[in-house]
Amino acid sequence: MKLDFVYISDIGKHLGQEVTLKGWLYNKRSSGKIHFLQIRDGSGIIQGVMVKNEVDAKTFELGDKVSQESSIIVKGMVKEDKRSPSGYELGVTDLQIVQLSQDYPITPKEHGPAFLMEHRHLWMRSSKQHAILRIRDTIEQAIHGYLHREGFIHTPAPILTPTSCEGTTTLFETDYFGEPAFLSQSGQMYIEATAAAFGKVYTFTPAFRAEKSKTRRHLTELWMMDAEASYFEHAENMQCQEGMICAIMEKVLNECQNELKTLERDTALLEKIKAPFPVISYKEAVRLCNEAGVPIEYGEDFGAPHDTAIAGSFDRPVFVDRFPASIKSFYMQPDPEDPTVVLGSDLYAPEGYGEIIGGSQRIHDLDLLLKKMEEHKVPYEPYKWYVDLRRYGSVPHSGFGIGIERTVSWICGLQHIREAIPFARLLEKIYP
RNA sequence: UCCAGCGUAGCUCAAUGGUAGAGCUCCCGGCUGUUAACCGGGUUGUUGUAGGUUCGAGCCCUACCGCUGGAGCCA
Repeated sequence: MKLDFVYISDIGKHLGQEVTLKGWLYNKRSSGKIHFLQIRDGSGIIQGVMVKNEVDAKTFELGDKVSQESSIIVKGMVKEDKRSPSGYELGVTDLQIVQLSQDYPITPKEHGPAFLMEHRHLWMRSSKQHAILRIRDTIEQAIHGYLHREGFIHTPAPILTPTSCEGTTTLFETDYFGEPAFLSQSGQMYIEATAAAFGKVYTFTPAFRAEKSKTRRHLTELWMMDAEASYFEHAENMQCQEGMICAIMEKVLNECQNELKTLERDTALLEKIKAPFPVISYKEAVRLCNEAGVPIEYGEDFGAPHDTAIAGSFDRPVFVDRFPASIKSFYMQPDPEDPTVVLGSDLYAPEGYGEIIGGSQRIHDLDLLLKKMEEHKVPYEPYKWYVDLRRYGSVPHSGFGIGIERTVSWICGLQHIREAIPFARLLEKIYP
């Protein structure tokens, strides 16, 4: 595609040439006869230098008048400059204001989180927020790339569902032509069906949780990537998760050094994320928590302090394996060596970022599934189609789901998950 | 839902129960290498809302609203 302007990310290809940039004024400093214009165009930021006796008076006056976040079209010579963080600078020869921005609310000084979230539509232009969302994109591309290389195909799962996939958590209810419908919490069960058709599949879906969770780790609308593979057993499932995390980390470290630098992220911690990841059993994790002074009884699920205690013992993600069947979903395959535990694992990110992946081998035996559904009081009728998968060519199969925002939070080193998604949906907050 | 903290200028915050302030934004002026530029000057208030105590309330009390963090639940 041929454009009449260039992007800042490509500026190095135009050294010594006069180019046109189309973007916005990020910030400005002025010293009487020189204006320093920080120009951003979404692909990057570059400093434009406008010298009074090198442009006509009208242009120089515009340079004085142009305000923060005004949309602008700038012409200039691309120069190398050691003082510039990117190595390049633009000797401005012409400036055109597309629209003059007035009283831009987000100033270069400090703001509180409530104010920034209220202006999220503008906040995402700021360099740190911009860096986070670019890293998010790279993470998503890494997942698509890894899974396709491994032979998975993308099969979408529905968002409007007639019933809950896992009855435990609260769902958002909506009206579907007079019948109740629910916003999906996971595409997992649907891709068990597509896995039986295509072998290896995955889906990116938003997941909705109407839980009254109000912490830095919870959203009511979050993105999940669920993968499912026919004939994969538990060990192969974990190997796939490990490979995917390593692929994500490799791509981010290769392609997002500038963004990580903007975020002041300690990349040495990320470089340690290499296979093999440690695997401990739920039982060992319980013992580890108690030894670390965070008491927990066998048979209880882990809370936030337990996550931290477990993950804090390792410098890379750790699998906690073989949870008690009583605290996990009905569809998880019991361990043949100890049927009180399931072939299901959670992957905990380091540095206290908590659980990012949950995965398991699924029950493929018809009678066992029906028995477990009865035990967990799961109604048959809405899940008839799901049971059908065990009637017509059932095979052992496994899958996992990764929480995208938690992964982004971890890799970016964020204090709060709300920054990991362009428009966070939080408890009782839906603006903007 | 529960626990804790907070609510003062557009923003970030000060102000022993006794005249409501600073920095930044913004506006004017100065400056040919600035990096959240700097220097000088200027504009900006129903102190979240309602009630109460008091000679006097931004400050104390009650209720409500909102925000922030956390718990439970969860990815």
